[in-house]
Amino acid sequence: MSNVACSYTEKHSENVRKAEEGMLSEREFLFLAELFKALGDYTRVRILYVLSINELCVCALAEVLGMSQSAISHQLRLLRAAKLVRYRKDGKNVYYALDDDHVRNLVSQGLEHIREEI
Amino acid sequence: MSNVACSYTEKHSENVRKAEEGMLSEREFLFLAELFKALGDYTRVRILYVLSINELCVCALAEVLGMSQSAISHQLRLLRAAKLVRYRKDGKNVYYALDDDHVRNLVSQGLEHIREEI
DNA sequence: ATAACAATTGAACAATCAATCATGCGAGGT
DNA sequence: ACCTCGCATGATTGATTGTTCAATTGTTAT
Repeated sequence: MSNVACSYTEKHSENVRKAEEGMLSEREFLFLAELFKALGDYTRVRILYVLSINELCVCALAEVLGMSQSAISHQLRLLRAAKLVRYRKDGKNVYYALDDDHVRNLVSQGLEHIREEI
Repeated sequence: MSNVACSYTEKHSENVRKAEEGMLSEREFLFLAELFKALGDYTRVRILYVLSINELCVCALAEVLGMSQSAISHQLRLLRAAKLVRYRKDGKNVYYALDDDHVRNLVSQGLEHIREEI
C-alpha cells in the first residue's frame, strides 16, 4: 500500500480521472479474474478446447489428454465452479460440454492473439 | 498418468477421434494458458481494464488501484512478458498502454460472460 | 556533484495451486 | 447380494504466485 502519487499530477490528473470514472466494481473484477484464472492453466485450456469440438465423458477426456481420471475430475470441478462447462449424466458416464459460446469465443480470441506473437 | 480408457470405447471412439484430430500443439496450448494466466489475477485484470481506457504511468496506476509502485511494477513485468502491454518512456516516467485490441476484446468478452452469470 | 523522484529488481514469505494417492459413492451387470 | 466400472473427493506434497521490503538504476532539477 503506502503509495503516493507521482509529483506530475497536473499532467496525469486528466487520465487518472478518466480511469477512476470508468472503473468497475471490485466484485466484477474478482469475477473477471476468476474467469481468466480458470482458463489460465495448460490442462484446463486443453479441456476447454477439446470440449469446444465435442462433448466428452471424463474417461474420454483423460484418454485424449493423457492424464488420470482423477486429475481431470479435479480440474472439471474448477471449470464447473467457473460456469465454463456443463454436464449430463448417462448411466455410469458423465458427459461434459462447454457451457455457452462465450467460452468458445474466448478461446478463439486467445488463439488469434498468440498466433500473432508466433 | 496411469490411465485406461473406459470400456465404452465404441460409443466414444468417434468423438475421441474428432477431438484428437482437431488437437493443437503443446506449444500453442502453453502459450494460450500463459495468456489467460496473465489475465487471471485481480490486480492484473484491473491494470488491463484501466489501460483499456487510457495510457497511464506506473505511479498513476498505483494511485488508481491503491497499491504500491513496486507491486504494480512486478505485475507489469508479467504483462509485458505476455505481450499484453507496451510502454514508452518519457523523462522519469514510463507510460503503459494495451498492446493491441485483442486484449480489449478479451476483457470485454470476459465481462459479457460474467455479466450473464451475475 | 548532490538530491529527489520514477521505476525496476531481487530476496523472502505466506498463500494458493495442481497432480497423486487413497478412498468413497452410485449405477449397471452378473 | 456382489463386483466392477466411471466419477468425485479429501488429504498430502512440491511447485508456483503475489506482495512487501530493501536496494539499485536512470532521469531531472538545484
